[in-house]
Amino acid sequence: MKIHPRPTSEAELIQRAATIAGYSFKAIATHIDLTIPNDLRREKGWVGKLIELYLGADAGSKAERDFAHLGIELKTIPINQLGQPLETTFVCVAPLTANHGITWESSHVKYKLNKVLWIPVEGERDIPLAERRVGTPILWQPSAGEEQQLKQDWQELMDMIVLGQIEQITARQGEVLQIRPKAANGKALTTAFNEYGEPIMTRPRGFYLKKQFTAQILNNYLNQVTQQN
DNA sequence: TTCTGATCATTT
DNA sequence: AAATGATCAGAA
Repeated sequence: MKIHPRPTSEAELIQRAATIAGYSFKAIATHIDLTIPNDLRREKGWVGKLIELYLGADAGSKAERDFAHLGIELKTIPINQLGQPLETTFVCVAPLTANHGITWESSHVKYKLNKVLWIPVEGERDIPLAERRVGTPILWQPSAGEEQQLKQDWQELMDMIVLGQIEQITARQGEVLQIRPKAANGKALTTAFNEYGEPIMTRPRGFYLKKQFTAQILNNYLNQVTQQN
């Protein structure tokens, strides 16, 4: 497995991402000498790792952005043939304890989403993994309106957590941001608090962007491109 | 067919 | 256990 050097500038990162647009996973995996699984059932993060390695993201599972020195978070997003997202997008773990005094401004969600390099990838399961292709990269920063939507959902969900209503939170809540389980399995437990302030054990949760929201991001980009022509 | 809740691999 | 990378798959 070959490791690429990390890009030294935003322009270099985008340039490098643009060079793999249109290429298959097989071509990229061959280039960095990474073996391709038959499917993603047992390696759900494989595509993310593939793109990370190629683009030279900071390796490992640190609680940092992928390109910390550039302030950029990398996200691959599986899309169908119409360019629509097939999955929600994980943002970060939801803080179930030690969350008093956290504001939207100081939240991990805002930090992570400050600047994102989206890499659309073909994700339909009838396409063999090796044949799926990478799309055009999109560097995104939330607009004022998008940030307002995120902030509103975040506030509503965090209020429930702080009030000890974690077990009442459902993925149906939130216009653009939702909370769902995020764990190795159902046996993984972490501490939270109930409505009486008593500690309880519950499944770890994560913040996810709903598909409708990421679809808008991708779509806005398409509109920009078509307006230039 | 869509979406929520569950799950997989790896590293620290 | 918690963080990284996410998608799977049964229920609705």
